Amino acid sequence: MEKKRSVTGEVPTQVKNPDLVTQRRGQIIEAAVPLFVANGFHKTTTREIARAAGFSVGSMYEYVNSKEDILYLVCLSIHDEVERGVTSALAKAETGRKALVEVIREFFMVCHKMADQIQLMYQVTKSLPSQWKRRVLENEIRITRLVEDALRRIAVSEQITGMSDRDLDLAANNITILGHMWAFRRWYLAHTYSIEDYIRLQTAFIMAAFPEPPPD
Amino acid sequence: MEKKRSVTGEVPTQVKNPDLVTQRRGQIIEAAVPLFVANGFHKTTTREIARAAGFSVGSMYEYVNSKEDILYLVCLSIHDEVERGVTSALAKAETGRKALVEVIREFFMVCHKMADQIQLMYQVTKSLPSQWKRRVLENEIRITRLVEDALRRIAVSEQITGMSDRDLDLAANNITILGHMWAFRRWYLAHTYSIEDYIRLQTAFIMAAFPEPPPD
DNA sequence: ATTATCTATAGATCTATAGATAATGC
DNA sequence: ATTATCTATAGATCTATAGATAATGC
Repeated sequence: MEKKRSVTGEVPTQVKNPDLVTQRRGQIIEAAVPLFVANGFHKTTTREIARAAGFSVGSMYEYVNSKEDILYLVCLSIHDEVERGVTSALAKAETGRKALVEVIREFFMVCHKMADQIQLMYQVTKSLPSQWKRRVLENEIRITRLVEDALRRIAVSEQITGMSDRDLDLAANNITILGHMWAFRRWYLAHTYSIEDYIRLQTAFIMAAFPEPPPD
Repeated sequence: MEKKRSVTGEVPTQVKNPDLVTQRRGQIIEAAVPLFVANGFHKTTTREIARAAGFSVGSMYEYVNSKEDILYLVCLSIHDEVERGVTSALAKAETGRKALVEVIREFFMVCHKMADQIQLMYQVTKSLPSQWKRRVLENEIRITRLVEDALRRIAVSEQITGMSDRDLDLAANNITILGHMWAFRRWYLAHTYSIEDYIRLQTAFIMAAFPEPPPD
């Protein structure tokens, strides 16, 4: 069982008991995600979310101040789960080019597992109030940076000298987006590729950009 | 001046005069795009679109049957413009690896010019009625295939033998998505890269996946 | 006569809250 | 007494259309 982290993001609440806030917001998020995925944010009503969460609209509004608050909590929760997936993948510290291949695989598997949620993020970020949009985009950068840090460690240990900081930054963004691409182009790609095919072929594509180290 | 193509996509209308339909729908599209870009599809009202287009709500509904019709027309129009940009780029038929570099540049410049619209597409496709969503996704494939065909011609002429059909398909998708990435990650990338930097670095990244031809 | 346009609004939402009720803990 | 929950609805939309008016062409 995974430990549920509190994903509150400084959203105000009327309720005093913080554990209860965490629990109820967890219910709200779990109820909202499949509804947003199925019907989109705007076509999902607050009544539907409350019902799916198992309490009344009135109660739900004790835990959030607006429908956009719910969206923000959902975005935080998704990023939190992606980030945990990536972090745990990076913890399996192998070394050398093999490590890079492994990072790509693990990240792509996270994207595969969370494809619906990743696709949702692309659709809804726009609808967030501006200060929360900013936070969500910062989280997006932070996740990319996890990948970048992994690349950098590998580049150093492998003495891959051809890559500047910018090259590494861009490569991290590319790996991230090619993972996301599986999420939002599944409807097409899945006709031709299994996720295993996809990982294999994309790994080859990406690795070509990392020059082999000079022979000793 | 560009010739305006009729982008009607089989949307029914009450109005008999087809030229008038083309013209008025053009006005609707031009009015709707900036509103959707600024405020999103759902927060834009039909009144706002009608006002910006220069006629009444009642009149507008003679040319479309629903707000979703407007969204569909907007999507068709955006794809049409992207497709024309790509087609005209491919018409400058150079040969060899230089041609591939040129295709990438031209495609990325189209993405740069249409960044707002491309980002919009990612947000709204979900909100289309299902039969029109299908059409829009087919257009998306068709554009990717234009890039793929260019890759294939170049691969053949350059005797790049290491690339299978699938490799070419995937490479075309990758080029497409890396162009789109500029559109939806500008807010971050533009801090570090100008569009020229971006094109140069991404071109290097992509070209690495295309092995040099064997020496004669 | 036919076609295109307009005004005014029916009808159908949906979010968020006010005020009442139940549960909890001192 | 305090905290959490519920029911019922105020208030504010917004889409789409009905029916009236203006413009066009025979």
